[in-house]
Amino acid sequence: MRIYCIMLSMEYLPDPVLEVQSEICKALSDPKRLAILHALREGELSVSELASVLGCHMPNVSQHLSVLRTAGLVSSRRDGNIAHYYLSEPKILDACDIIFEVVSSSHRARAAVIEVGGGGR
Amino acid sequence: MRIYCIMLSMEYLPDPVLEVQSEICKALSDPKRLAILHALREGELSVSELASVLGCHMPNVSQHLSVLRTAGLVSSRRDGNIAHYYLSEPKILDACDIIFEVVSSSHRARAAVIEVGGGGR
DNA sequence: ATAGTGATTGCGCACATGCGCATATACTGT
DNA sequence: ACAGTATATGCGCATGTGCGCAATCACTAT
Repeated sequence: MRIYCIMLSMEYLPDPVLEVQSEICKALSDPKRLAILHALREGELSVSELASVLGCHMPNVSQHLSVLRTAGLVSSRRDGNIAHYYLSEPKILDACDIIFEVVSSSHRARAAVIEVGGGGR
Repeated sequence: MRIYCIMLSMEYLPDPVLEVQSEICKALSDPKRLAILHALREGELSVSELASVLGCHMPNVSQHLSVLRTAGLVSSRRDGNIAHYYLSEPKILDACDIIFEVVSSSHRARAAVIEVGGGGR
């Protein structure tokens, strides 16, 4: 005889899933990492290209890429001594877009979208 | 004469938006907070109800709710000395659903969904 | 081989985060 | 007023995170 356990409590989603889900959100919870994902939306980029886009040092970018790779959001393809990174889960950007909508629709927008000067880097 | 600055770099999204966006993701980057949001999906709940759902102490829940409230994801309505919390941005759960899809569609699922025994609390 | 470039890794520091615990606040009922 | 319940807040500790810096690895080209 086999017992199948059906979740009847309000915590119907088991913890391990939320655990993994929170890992992904943790990977998304940094402005630079979000910028990396948005930059990769257009296509693959090398680490140094990403570094110049983000305006920070390469080791720093590499660490952020490592976080994203561990979360399974990006992958890399080596061509010579250049590592080309690309989105392994493009769908995740849909989630980012929704969050962006929430940000811009709520009062939190704070005229952040329209910034003349000082915004580019 | 007025100068309108159009972002031509690949970092077309200015930093402040990514900053706010990352704050929201940071609020989502904890299993308990995700569980709170999922529990509130059905309707509003008090802090003690959430505490029993999550199986942790009330001050802990209160702190997590404070994080979610600061991120603008939940709001509270006081009725007597009971605080009823509810989702102030239900749309954010759509983002969570997408992340859930990414989790379950990828190899990371790890049979986490089907867990007989030991999953309930 | 040797120098040079792209990328990764390890280290240390400042800072943030989650938690348990104790305490404080707010409201209810006797 | 006073005990009791429901939340919130402050404190301290263990742990995690982002960053700069230096060193290392991987590959290329002279």
